Amino acid sequence: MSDRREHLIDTAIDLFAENGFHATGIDLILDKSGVSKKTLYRHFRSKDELILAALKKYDGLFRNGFMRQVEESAADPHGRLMAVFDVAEAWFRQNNFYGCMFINATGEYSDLDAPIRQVCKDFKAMMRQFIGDLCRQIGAPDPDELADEIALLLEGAIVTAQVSQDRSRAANVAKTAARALIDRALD
Amino acid sequence: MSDRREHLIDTAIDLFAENGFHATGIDLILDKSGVSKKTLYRHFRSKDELILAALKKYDGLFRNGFMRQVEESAADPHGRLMAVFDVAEAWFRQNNFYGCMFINATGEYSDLDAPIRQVCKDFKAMMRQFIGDLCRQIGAPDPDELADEIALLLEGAIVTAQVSQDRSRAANVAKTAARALIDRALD
DNA sequence: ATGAAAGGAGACAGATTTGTCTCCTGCACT
DNA sequence: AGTGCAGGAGACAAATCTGTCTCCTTTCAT
Repeated sequence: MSDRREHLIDTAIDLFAENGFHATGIDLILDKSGVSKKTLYRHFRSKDELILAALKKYDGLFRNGFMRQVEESAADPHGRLMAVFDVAEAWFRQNNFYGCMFINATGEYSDLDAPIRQVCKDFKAMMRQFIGDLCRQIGAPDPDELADEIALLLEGAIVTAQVSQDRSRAANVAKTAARALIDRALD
Repeated sequence: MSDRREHLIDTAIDLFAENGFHATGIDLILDKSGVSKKTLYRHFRSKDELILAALKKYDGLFRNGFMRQVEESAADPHGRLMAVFDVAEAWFRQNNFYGCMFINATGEYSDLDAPIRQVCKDFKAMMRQFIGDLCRQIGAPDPDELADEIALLLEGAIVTAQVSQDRSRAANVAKTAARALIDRALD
């Protein structure tokens, strides 16, 4: 039905990811998507609503893609925890990797109560829970603590890959550290 | 001598940190600082140059403040490595904590060759080296590997404190994990 | 087939952006 | 005293941004 709405959001995701939110003008999104301004404002009340829609759709896309890849990489929970960092490395290596969209969005919107911030927070909570489930499945005595630690390593790898541009080293370091923390937790 | 130049940069640092770079207009910086537009453009060729100057000054300020606090917290290298996360926690708790300015800047400027990106990269390399020196001092067999891991935890704690707004939990988790990684490395 | 809705193209308004320029004030140095 | 420069205030230009509106075309369902 509203094919254009989705295409608009997809284009917005790409441009927001690459150039940021404030720096990406409506007109550029319209030009790249071939959608008219009228159509944009029929579907969204404002640019902020488009940003919110883009973040929410990207949330779903990323989550599904990431989890699916992890689950396809290994069947056992321990292997899946390790696979998290392999999938992350593959993500970092993509030529259109511009860091985590939600971290970047948080940096541009400082109002804690902004809906945009809530979406970012929710995304991170979701990733944290995915890791937490795996930690529970490997029988860690304190799965929440271990999950927090592994989630921290993942976040650190993402920003390090982005800022320091080492791409694959960050993921490998995080993986090694995660393995050590898991071994210690299971010991 | 050029007192106004410094005051301008200090004001810019605060505003860029809180509201981001693209979202912060020149006029706002001028209003808040009480400096005139003419003076700004006598000292800086463009807004980008002001951003660069702000990042460079903040680099120095943060580096000195952070390292000094760490060194005042403990005399031995092991204690200082732990103190890194205590100082980080105090930083996160500040009411004007808006995440790492360099991570935020990186999110807004995707061009890898931009001078802004270089400053961000250099800052992270500097922090990484500070941690690396401490790892070498505690006699870690592979200080570079350990330093990478600890640096990852620190980065992860920064973004988690910012995005997930847990403030002090992130720092404590990172500290616990760092201690475990250090113990394992020294074993 | 026909009418309603969706969409394209783009003019337009109003605000805001960066950056330049002019005019004036005040201070410092000789 | 006089000269020169740093700076304040702000007008101004040119571009850009968001959001509205008009006019016309396409599409689709009954």
